[in-house]
Amino acid sequence: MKPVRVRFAPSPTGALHIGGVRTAIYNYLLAKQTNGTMILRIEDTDQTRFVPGAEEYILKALEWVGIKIDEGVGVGGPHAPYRQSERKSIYHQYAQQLLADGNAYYAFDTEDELEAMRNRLKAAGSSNQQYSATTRMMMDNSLTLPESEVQRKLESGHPYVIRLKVPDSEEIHLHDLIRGEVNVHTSQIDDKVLMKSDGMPTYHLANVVDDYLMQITHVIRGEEWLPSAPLHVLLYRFLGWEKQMPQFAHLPLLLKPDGNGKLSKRDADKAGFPLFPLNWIDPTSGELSKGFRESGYLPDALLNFLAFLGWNPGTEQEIFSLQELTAAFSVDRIGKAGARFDIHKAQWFNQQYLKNKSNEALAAYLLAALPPGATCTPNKAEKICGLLKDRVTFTHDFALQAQFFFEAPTAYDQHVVSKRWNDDAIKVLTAYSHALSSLTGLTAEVAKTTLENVTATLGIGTGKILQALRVAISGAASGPDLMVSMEILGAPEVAARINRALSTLPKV
RNA sequence: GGUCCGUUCGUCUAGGGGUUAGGACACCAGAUUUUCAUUCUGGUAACACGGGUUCGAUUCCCGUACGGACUACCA
Repeated sequence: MKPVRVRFAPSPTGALHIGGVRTAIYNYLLAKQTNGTMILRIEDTDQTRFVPGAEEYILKALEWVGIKIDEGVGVGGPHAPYRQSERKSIYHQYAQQLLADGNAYYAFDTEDELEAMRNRLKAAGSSNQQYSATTRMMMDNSLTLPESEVQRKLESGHPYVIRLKVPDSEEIHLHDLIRGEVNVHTSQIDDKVLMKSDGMPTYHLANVVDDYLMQITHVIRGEEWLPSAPLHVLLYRFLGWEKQMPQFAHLPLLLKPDGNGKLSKRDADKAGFPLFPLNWIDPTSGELSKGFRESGYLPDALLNFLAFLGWNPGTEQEIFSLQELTAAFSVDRIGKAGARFDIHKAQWFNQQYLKNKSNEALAAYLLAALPPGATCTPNKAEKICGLLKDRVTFTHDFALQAQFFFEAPTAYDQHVVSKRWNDDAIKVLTAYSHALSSLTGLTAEVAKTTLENVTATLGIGTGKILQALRVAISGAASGPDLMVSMEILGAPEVAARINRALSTLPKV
């Protein structure tokens, strides 16, 4: 396949939703696979929805997930600027062209007039209350007003918008890479506003102009754009760019985990899982939205999980590195139906990735979340992670489960104590602690043989007292391999903990 | 309401005119394990419905139902 030029074009209205991340991933995979270019364009034409910090968030989030931008906001490139608010004059120029060719017109209608028109049509029983071929001649625009009046209004600074003059009776054909042929009759398309009264373009104009100018070959975006895609086709035609029109691929939506509808922040909060890659604090409300990163997810696991929501390679392999995904990806294996978001699967991916990471890489997560005052050498951290890696689901589980390595237990599991803290246990542990105190180095092997020697001489089964030993050392009823745990703790610490349990725990 | 898009186990999905409809997650059971977890083995569980076409339809066609998106001077 020839190198593609694809773009990811979010608007900076808040944190980047996980669905947006998936869209970015698919774009990126196609770009990398074809040795093409991944472009980041910021669609900030709605000044009223601008949220400070959102753009930085988008950049950081993509970086964390592992998506590198080749061209665009943050890196620059031959088609700069890549922020639409900085390209106003460009859109203006093409709007003028459409006007000159009779494919667009000025409209002066106020909001009230538009409202009145819709109500009138509704009352008349019309199924379609749009500003369109059937209604435009009844409105206040350059098609109905004498030219002198139009000029007067424009010169006097009267607010206006520029609308597309959609042909009244025509079938628009569109080939979508995922859905095949899609046909829409122009009677269903309204005379969309192209330029707003504040001088900014709407998405429709800006998107088409930029995609053309930036030589985009494939538009991969969410399904919510499918209904307006025919409108975009019309724009390409009117602008004379039909031959350069990119290929479209409209992605299925991400659905809420239960019930129906598209995934929203409310659902995520309700089910207790994140919806954004990184933590996000809304600048106006101060409300915190949890990120996948802060919730203990690995970026490559999230990427893998997301890539599989709506796409699959057709084989039974599920764990894919970014490189493998790049090689295996293909647009025609993207499904058509919406995918329900199941956080269990994400957790499973995370667990798999955690297990496959090197102890060295994992140690960083443990070191970053040590209990206050605790110190730990990198070497020890790696050992602990190696011991724990089969038992964790999230990155923060390391610190959680490793806590007893850094803090002696302050409480003991009551259930184990009442069941296992008996005379036999006390006898064995007393002797074991004694044996340990004469040892210099302690390996898991030595810890084990030493214990077996003690139980053998006392004639007590080792298995009978292991739970008591564990509770003395960690306070908990369950945990990682005891012998290795003792090796990491060291003989003096183990002996001290046993002695302390011996002196604090009541005899049964 | 209108337009467009969609519908295989609870979930993500493979498949495709004749299959025991496959895998994964989740769930359940068993095995292993000093515990919990891991791991292993096994199990429950799906072609929305109705008409065609056909020797045969889950697969193709048409309807219906259900779901979703869109229907802004938001993207």
